[in-house]
Amino acid sequence: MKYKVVIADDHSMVCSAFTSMVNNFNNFEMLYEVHNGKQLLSKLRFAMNVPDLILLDINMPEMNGFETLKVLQDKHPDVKVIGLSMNDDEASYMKFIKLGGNGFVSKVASKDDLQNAMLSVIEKGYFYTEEMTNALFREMKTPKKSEDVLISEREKELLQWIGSDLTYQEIAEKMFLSPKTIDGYRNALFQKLNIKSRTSLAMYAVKHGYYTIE
Amino acid sequence: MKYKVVIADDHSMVCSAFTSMVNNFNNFEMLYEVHNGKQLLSKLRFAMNVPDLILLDINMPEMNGFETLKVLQDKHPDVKVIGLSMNDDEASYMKFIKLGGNGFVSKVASKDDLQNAMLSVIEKGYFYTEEMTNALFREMKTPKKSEDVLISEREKELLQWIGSDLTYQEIAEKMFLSPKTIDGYRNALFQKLNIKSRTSLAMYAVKHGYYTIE
DNA sequence: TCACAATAGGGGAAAAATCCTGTTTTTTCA
DNA sequence: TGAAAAAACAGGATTTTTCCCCTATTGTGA
Repeated sequence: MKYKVVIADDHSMVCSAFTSMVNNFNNFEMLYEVHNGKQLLSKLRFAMNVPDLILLDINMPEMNGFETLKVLQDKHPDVKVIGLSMNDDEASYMKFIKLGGNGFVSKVASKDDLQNAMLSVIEKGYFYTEEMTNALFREMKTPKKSEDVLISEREKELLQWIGSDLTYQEIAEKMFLSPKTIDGYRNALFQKLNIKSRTSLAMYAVKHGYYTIE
Repeated sequence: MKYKVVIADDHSMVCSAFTSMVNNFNNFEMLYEVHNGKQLLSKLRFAMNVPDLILLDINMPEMNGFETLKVLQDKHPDVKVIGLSMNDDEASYMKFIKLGGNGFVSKVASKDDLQNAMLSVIEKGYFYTEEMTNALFREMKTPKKSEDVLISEREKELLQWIGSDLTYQEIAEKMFLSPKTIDGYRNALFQKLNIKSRTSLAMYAVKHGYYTIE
């Protein structure tokens, strides 16, 4: 009996490619592919679609990896989740792990790394690289304050527009709000994230999967 | 006899995944994987490493797809090349085709699309989607002189700061230039890239590797 | 000599950002 | 359940930054 796996990644070619790869692993088989968080959650409504393990890209449109993970924790706490990311920056995997992800693998890691991660997650319930463990310990010792940046739904919506070259005025129209309200969200984000320009906000949005370049 | 394929993509997991996928195709086999243009070119110095077809990601460190393609045209004009990209924007595939690439496939395309593209390139020497053909015709009719996106060294330097939350004034200080000069570079970039806001410029910088988030 | 890249200035309009203030829902919880 | 707190929403006024026109001076290389 093979473990059932699902992949969520917006690039369908990357999905198929992962499917072929995973199907070559001894103990795993790919159940199906989805291209964003929403699709995943709607598939999971049927018990037969619930896998043992989900490979979850964190940069997806519609519903990114973090948001999806939050819902998964709630609705399918028994399903293991491994985060996938193009850029293996510390902030991403720390966030993913803190949200309860079982493991995290950068796409620059090797095929074997993935298989090890998958086995480890299935058998032990987690997979952390040494680097991640170190980062976790480091953070334990230095009880970093703030962090837990809570971004409201409306603010997230703004983040989905922030990387475009629409003005705030135009974004306000898209969101059916007054420019003044957008002003407020922006200022709230500036304060929460401790930054002071739209450009930085756009960078944040990209990094955390709210805005996808092209 | 199967056609020999090579993949160049900086994400080694994506590479392995593509390998598994391509090896499942009837008429193709993956010869090896490389992670940037330089690696590819050095492998190709040995005749036994020369494939029939190269899958070339255009976003790579060290030596990106465009630069690599230029060299390939010169050294291995008989090897077919299909461009791969995360983002299937017109500018990218037009540039790739104009540089002499045999085909271009977005990673959001399907597995079958890739196989078709590969077969078409091997058999007919090219693969263009309807969209690309249209764009080519459109450009023929409107002899757009745009493209030639040649970014000067100084402009590239600016791109390395553009994603920060420094103001242009502050960037000018960092670069030991007058703010007015920065103004000029920015305007030049706006025109060359056909965009109109710092935010978009920052997105461009990230997308093309001039600015790295965190 | 001609062109063109790099540099930089003036002036002004538009957008972004920073202070205020206020109303209306929604949530919370004693 | 009813009052208080927290959010979502929006306006005014102002300053700073961005963006868009111009023009002009160097130096360099075909």
